[in-house]
Amino acid sequence: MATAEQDRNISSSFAKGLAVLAVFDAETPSMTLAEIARRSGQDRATARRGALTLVQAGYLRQDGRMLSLTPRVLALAGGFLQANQFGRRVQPVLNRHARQLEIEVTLAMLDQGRVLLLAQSTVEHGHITYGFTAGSRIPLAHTSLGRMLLAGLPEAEAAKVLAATEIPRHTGQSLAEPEAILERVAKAREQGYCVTDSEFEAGITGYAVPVSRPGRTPIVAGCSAPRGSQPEADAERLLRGLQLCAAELRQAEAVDHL
Amino acid sequence: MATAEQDRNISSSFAKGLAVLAVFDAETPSMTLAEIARRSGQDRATARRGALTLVQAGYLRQDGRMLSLTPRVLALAGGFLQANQFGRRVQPVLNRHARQLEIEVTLAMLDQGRVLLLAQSTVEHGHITYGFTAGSRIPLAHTSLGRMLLAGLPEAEAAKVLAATEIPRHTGQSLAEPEAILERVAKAREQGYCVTDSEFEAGITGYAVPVSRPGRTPIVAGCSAPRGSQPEADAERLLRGLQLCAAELRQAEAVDHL
DNA sequence: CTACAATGTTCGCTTTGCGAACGCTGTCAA
DNA sequence: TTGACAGCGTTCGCAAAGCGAACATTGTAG
Repeated sequence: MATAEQDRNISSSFAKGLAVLAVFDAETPSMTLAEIARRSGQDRATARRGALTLVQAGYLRQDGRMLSLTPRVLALAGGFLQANQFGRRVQPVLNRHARQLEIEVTLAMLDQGRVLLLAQSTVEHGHITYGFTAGSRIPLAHTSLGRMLLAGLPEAEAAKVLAATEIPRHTGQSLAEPEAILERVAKAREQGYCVTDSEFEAGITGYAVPVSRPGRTPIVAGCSAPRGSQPEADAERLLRGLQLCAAELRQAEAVDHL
Repeated sequence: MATAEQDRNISSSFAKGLAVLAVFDAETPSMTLAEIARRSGQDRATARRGALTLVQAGYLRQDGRMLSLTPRVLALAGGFLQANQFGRRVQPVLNRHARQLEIEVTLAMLDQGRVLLLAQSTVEHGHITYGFTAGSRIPLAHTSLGRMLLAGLPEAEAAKVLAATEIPRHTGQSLAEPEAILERVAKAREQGYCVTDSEFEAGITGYAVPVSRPGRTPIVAGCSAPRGSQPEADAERLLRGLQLCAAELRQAEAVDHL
């Protein structure tokens, strides 16, 4: 029999079902069965069973032929957040620094070739809101968070991760060549911080610093703001604030075992 | 064969796997296989396959014999939060009112006999932090949020939900009798708000008001604070603030299709 | 050191769920 | 109007996936 070697310890039906759950993201909040099947690379019948099971378990809702996530998925994340004491150890620190800097501060890590936002402060101030929350995923190549995360990996691995990522063009200033991006990553690694300008959103500058200790799974903190009249002064002030925030998180051992 | 009727549209392996994922909550952040099996009511072998599949998919991490959630579960919640524009429509409103009231404001709904926190303001105030975040689940019977949620259900259904819930005793002042609790729920329904004192945490008073329109899935907003020197004045101020917050969320249609 | 209890892992037998095939619904051209 | 077609949701026979009793392994008490 030339059937592909199959691990008896893994439940393939379960894995396929999880893939169905995972296709729901920001771009496609509600989908038909056929769309789910296409996105998850499964047969329509398989996707259907997975989706119906999720409906029965209460994680999906069915409106006519459209399927969408229910709030119950939050409970899954809640388990993680409470287990790691995010509410006590992480969020208050982010909030305090955000208030002081008058800017939103975000904590992030790598996940499957994207930047996964772990937590975010929300300072109430007249500034723009990007609509991202904990659990949002943003591109790797053209954000300061993403490049700082890559800088936390060994050079070879960073290159590999980047190579496995598509590099879309968000703005006219987005770097297109992997080599150019890796150069910025190397620079970030040397400097211990990363600044990106207008590569993801035009006119917006992003700042990021490492939080995790070297060698560990990279975790970074960052923020972003419209480019002001004194770019250098802004950068210095914000990076200094982020460094303080990162140091405090490190000292509290808030992110050591992620 | 007298086997129980089995729906061919539902994947039982997938459902069992989901149950494994769902047992990870705040009280038990990391568990052994046997513990997972016990909690999910499954055979150890079945729980093992589910857990190993989750490890392979990156949702669980295995440290020796302990299993715990990885940050990837946040991405699942992120899909929901982004789809419903929580970052843009809900969070800023909560933050603004929280800042004004100088207290944390929480948005919540019912989920399986518990109160599921949907969002929480992240304001830097001098006060205590309870460590709850979006996705946290708290008891139904002895919190103002829970009682206000029950008040949003038809009376018969509220009684049914409460009957299906265990009523632990958190403090000496926790009401023990379902009838007494339902009385408070009825009062909350009449008044349009709910205040609870010292029934969940001693010395802490909780406040809640409805957000969803009558008849819809109940959604409520609430806050909690140590009992001050002027309970009536505090209550009036906070409830007024919560009502404004709720009205704003209603007008923005931020929570209509949950 | 032995007995015991509790946990993790294997493998034969049964059940589940895969996917080709089907029917249904909307769309376009003749 | 009618026919051909494309895309969708749903069914069912058969292969393979996974259930759980049994076994192996680890931890604990006497």
